Amino acid sequence: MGPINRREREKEALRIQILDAARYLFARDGYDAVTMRAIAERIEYSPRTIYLHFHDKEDLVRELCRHDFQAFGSDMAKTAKVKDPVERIKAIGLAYAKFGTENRNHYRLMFMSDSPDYEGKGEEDWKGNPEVDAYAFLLGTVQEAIATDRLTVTDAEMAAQTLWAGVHGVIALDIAKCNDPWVKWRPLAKRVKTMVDVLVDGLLAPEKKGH
Amino acid sequence: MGPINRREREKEALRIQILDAARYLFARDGYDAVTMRAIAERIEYSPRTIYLHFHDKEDLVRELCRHDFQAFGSDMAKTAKVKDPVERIKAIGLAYAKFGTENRNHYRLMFMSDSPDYEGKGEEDWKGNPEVDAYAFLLGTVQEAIATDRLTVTDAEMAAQTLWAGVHGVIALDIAKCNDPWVKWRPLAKRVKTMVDVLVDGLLAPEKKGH
DNA sequence: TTGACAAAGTAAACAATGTTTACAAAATGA
DNA sequence: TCATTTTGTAAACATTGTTTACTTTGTCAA
Repeated sequence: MGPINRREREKEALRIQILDAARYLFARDGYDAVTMRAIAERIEYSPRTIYLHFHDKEDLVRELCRHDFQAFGSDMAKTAKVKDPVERIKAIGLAYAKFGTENRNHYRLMFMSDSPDYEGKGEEDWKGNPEVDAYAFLLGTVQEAIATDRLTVTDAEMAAQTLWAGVHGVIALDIAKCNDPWVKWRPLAKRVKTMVDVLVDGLLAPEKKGH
Repeated sequence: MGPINRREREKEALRIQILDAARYLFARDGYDAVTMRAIAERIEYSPRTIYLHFHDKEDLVRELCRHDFQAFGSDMAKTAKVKDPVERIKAIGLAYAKFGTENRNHYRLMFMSDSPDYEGKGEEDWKGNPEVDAYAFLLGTVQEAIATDRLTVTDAEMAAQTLWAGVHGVIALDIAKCNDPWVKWRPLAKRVKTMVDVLVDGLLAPEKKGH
């Protein structure tokens, strides 16, 4: 336990200070409000110091979100305890929406902004990414449901993508449009529940022919 | 037809030149790529000149999109020719998705970015906005469908918001995530069609009880 | 103890952005 | 012809992310 350890601890502490300041600004005011100078001011260091701990702003924000991403993945995974695959699909949808509702700015960054460029990156770069795991988990659940002959849609990827898109639509639209005055918005929680129920009913329903 | 008219025409021509340059950059590279300097360079004027025609960048982009917004509204309205309200709901969904697909950057601005602040603005400020009209049109169609006893959901606003959110989800997710490599994306058109069918089936289906 | 060295930090600058100020040129019309 | 209005520009300002060049500070071997 020499001074090197102390310095390492101090360095780690400052890193956490930076992240805390950034998190505060990010959660309160969104991505654009997180200026390097604003963070620096909050922690009373010069802007340059941040760059000793993070390569650039994107790096910082990615780090900032990692914790909440983990929470996202673990929220999704918790629904595994629901045995019936159709009910589990609903549970996943609700858990997904809950995350989006409670982490609006994170959600915006994860699912409403351009993805980082995966061009030329191998699997190792996104394996273990909770986003990936969550999709894989949903996909597996849909496959289970199909295996029990409960869905009329037999393309599991298609069904999973439809479920994802539907719930995403509710959250994303709320984030972008909740202040539009010409729509009599129903409560968000009800919209989520309706979406999940309608989608699952639609996937379960005997196919309507002749359209 | 004195010189005043000529000057007015010249001014209008330059305004259009600015819009054309901006439209080109916007459609090709998105909002952030439309820098005032880039536009100025394209039309070979100084940046300041743009401000003689538009109050600021937001004003310019709003003007830039107005034409395509009209197209949006008219695309939606065209589906009025479909007589059966349930079929019309589907037609609206497809037309909506078509617009989003063919005007990705416009769509992003309209539905995936923060709305302009309507705080304190009265109806006159958003009446005639195609967005508003389109929602009202969808809502009316849903009400028709409910009136013919075809839907199990009897809250028209709720049904309309669910339909909107579902199709929005497909488009928005595609815009933000189409390059994610871990999802075997089905073709966009098929995802749209599946979403519309599943939603309508779900809204038509006899309600599943006991969930 | 001291002096070299590495780590941590800063001030100032750079480049890009939207926007404005202060000025010049040009067209208009009395 | 000449004052006025319109149209335009160059240069600057303020804000961003980021970097360069420098200073300070702590560590530790000689």
